[in-house]
Amino acid sequence: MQQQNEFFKRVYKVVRKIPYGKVTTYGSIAKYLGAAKSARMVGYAMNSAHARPDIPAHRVVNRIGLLTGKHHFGGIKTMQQLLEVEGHVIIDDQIQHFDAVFWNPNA
DNA sequence: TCAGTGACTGACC
DNA sequence: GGGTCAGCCACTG
Repeated sequence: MQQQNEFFKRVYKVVRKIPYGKVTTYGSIAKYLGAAKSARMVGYAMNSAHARPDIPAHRVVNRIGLLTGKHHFGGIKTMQQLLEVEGHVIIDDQIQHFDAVFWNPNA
């Protein structure tokens, strides 16, 4: 608990940069931070990040736009609702037109 | 201290 | 073209 490594902080920093209405992936964030093979750690960082209101963790999904971490939002529908408010279409826990709303942190 | 686990991903068969 | 496997690393019991 409360390890708050530099890695975690950098993850938070990137997530906060995600524009409204856009989403990105764990792998992209990991790659941006120079740890492309540590995507799981990005997910773990999100596990701590979801408790922070200033971090839009719901905008981070896996590489195919699947809401794999929705259960960590306190409610299965919470993550989906947050995304729908931003204009996304979620069908079967997957973001539609994912490639159109994908935001690349490396760009 | 050690082994198991996880919001993932890419490579291999 | 799909299923499986290994690597990544912090946290937990």
